[in-house]
Amino acid sequence: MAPKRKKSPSIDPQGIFSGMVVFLVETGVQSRRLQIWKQKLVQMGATTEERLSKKVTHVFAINSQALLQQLDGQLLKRFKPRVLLYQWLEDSLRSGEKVSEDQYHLLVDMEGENTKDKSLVLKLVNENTSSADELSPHNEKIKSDVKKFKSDAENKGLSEVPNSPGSSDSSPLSQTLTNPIPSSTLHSDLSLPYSPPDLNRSITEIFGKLINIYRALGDDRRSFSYYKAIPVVEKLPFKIESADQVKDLPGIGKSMQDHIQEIVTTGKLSKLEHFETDEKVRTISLFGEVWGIGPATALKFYEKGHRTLEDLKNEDSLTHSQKLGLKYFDDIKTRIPRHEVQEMELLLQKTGEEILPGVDILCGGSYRRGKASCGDLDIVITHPDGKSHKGFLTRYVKRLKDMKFLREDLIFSTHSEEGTDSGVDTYFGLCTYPGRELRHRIDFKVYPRDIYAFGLVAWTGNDVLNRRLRLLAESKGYRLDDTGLFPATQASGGKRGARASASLRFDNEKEVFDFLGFPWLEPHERNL
DNA sequence: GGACGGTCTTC
DNA sequence: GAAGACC
DNA sequence: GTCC
Repeated sequence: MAPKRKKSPSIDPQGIFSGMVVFLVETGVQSRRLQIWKQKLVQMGATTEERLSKKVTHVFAINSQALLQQLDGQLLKRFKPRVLLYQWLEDSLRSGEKVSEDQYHLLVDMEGENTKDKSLVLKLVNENTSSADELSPHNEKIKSDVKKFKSDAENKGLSEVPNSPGSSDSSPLSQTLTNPIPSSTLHSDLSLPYSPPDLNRSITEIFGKLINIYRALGDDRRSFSYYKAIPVVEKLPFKIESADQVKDLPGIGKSMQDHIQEIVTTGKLSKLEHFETDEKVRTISLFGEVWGIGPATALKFYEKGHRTLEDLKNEDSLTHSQKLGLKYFDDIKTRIPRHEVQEMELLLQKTGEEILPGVDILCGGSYRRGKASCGDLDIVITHPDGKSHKGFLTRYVKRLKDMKFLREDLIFSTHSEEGTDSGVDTYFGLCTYPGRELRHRIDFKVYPRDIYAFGLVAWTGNDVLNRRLRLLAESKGYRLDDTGLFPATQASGGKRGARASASLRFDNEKEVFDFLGFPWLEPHERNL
């Protein structure tokens, strides 16, 4: 079934900038900033003009020098727009309403000097990095879920020193799916971390715990509701002091308001405290960490009287996969340093090339998102010609087993081999870093290019931004999955092989950012 | 009060 | 075909 | 849990 897309971008015609027609002087402004401003203006009701005309009500510039460099003074005189410093925008955005323009008028005496101190302005601009707001509070229905909101180790192991996943702009997929750049591009350019305000962490932290708990209990729906609420709360530019301030936000209903109210007044959430001290909840959560054991089975074991992982080992109803999950429980939990993932990716690419020249093999997931360490390997495979991926996975897996890279299987299914069928081949298993016995989880997915239009692979290396990015994608009816792929559509609908809409295909990350209206960040700009 | 994913394994 | 689990 |  073709994807239902469309839906206007999240624009609020009644937003605070409603009615403004804006011309932005680009001189002296980082293009990223500019994008953010432009986007915010549009989202909050303004329209932007590419050239100065009589329609224009406001002109923004960083200083008068820049202004005159780009605009003819005569035109300004003729059209008489209000000429303001960008700082007005920033301050308005921060306060959530239009601030008085008084302080921000950019006086232009035709000679070009100006009262404001340029360096000061720049400094102010640098300071405020309240980032793009993607969503206005109403609008858009969420059309599809983001599954896999695993808040696994990625969230716990906060020690993120993300590297910059690299990506070149103009490359077709085959090149986009190349290796992340080594860590050298970092700290190239100064300060100005693109750091969104994060003023409500007390709330999002608690919600994060609830996500895990509800998921362990098998209540994925509820869990997902909290998952969705986090980026909404997270992007607020102010510290919440009362539930009133969130009552109209998307994804925040009655219960969430109550929770927020309790958190901001007492600093904690009794509901969470109860969960955390409940033996049953704790035990089920623990059992659920074993690969292959989910909420239902965990509960069953709990009711049978099992309380520890040792107890579980004596359980005779375990499946093969569950036994493996138990046996390698500690191994699997061990995180893999980034550089090792990189080496393994290289090895996998090399091996793949030997079997099928031209094949695209890439490590996605948290590695691609620039994490300093990864919980597992998430390997994405495709082939540029759209056909020769068929049958590849079987040979590939065999080869990797021969060389003792792959050790144990968890799931292995192939759909691409049977002629007309163009499903997704999947392999889940355990692998080892060469010369070591420690098991790591590894997934392979082979995507026929026509079914999955590929999106970005790197995300941003910054969790807060990533959540927003995903939320944004979702608000437009798309799904951005954990591996970093953008499935164009579901390959389902009765018969696999139904052709996906080709309307959604991105050849590089920038296209995806643009498509979503997310400000483009160079790789080195993505880290906090 | 129903929807909120797609796919594979196991029963 | 339903339940359970995983991404 | 939220949205419709």
